[in-house]
Amino acid sequence: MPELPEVENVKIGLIDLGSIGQAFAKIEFLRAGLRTPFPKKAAKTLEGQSVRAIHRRAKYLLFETEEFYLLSHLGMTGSWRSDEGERLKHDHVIMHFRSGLRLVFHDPRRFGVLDIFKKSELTKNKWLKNLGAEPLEETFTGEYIFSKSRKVTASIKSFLMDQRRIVGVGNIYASEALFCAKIKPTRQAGKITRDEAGLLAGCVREILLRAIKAGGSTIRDYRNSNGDEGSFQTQFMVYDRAGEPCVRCGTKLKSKTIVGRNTFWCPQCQR
DNA sequence: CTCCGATCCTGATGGC
DNA sequence: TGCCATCAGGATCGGA
Repeated sequence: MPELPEVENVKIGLIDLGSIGQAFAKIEFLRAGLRTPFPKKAAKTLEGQSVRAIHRRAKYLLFETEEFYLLSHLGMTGSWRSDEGERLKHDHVIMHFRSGLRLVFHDPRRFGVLDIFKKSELTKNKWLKNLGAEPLEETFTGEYIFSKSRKVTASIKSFLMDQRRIVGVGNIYASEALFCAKIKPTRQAGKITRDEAGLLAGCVREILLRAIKAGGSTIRDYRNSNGDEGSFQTQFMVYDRAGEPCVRCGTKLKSKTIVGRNTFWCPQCQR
């Protein structure tokens, strides 16, 4: 479900719900874990700590307290919502705050992750330590893409989705950014020119920013924490549009599986 | 080391 | 209507 724009909107939604300043009463776990076991012991030490800020790093949400970070990854189908009382199938975690606010983590496919660690361990944390550049930060440039890709024989599509190189770009935005940059997704990453890398960096940033503004993309079940759907899916140029005419040139859009993920492009515009 | 397929899990969808 | 295969916004693991 969630790539960078969706996670960014979940973060905004959680802040809108009034999470900042809230003191933890307890964290209730409704099963043993998701992709990994829940940090039940650490959750006890979190009690009494207050949420100072909520950050996004890559596709991870970070709830910052005085001494800890609580890390949440949404996997494919994870979502946070304010608990209005009804218990849904696939609700797995409930954060109880002293004010009475409760946040519920819901995740049918259970690919999500929850972790808690000391603030001093931020750079050592197993989920965060190998992450690449944030595409919305200054360090992410055409030169960064160019230099990091020189020895890569895999496709530019898989390069874009590799979180050790660039974070936050998933299957939708990889196809959209490559269309924007007029680069065929099957191209070998190491053979992208310096000019193309520059174009691609700008496209990744532009697509992600536009998607954030649109509230993310809702294809099936994505909702931000206010229950709102995103609308960027109405602006897709290629994703999920195989067989339809290219908006730029009218050529029939193609699709095929690249490293296990369905990929969409215009065979005429993208080279 | 790099690359890619298999894998985790549930639910929606489409073909027969 | 029912059954089965396929696919889905992610990321890790292990074999080649």
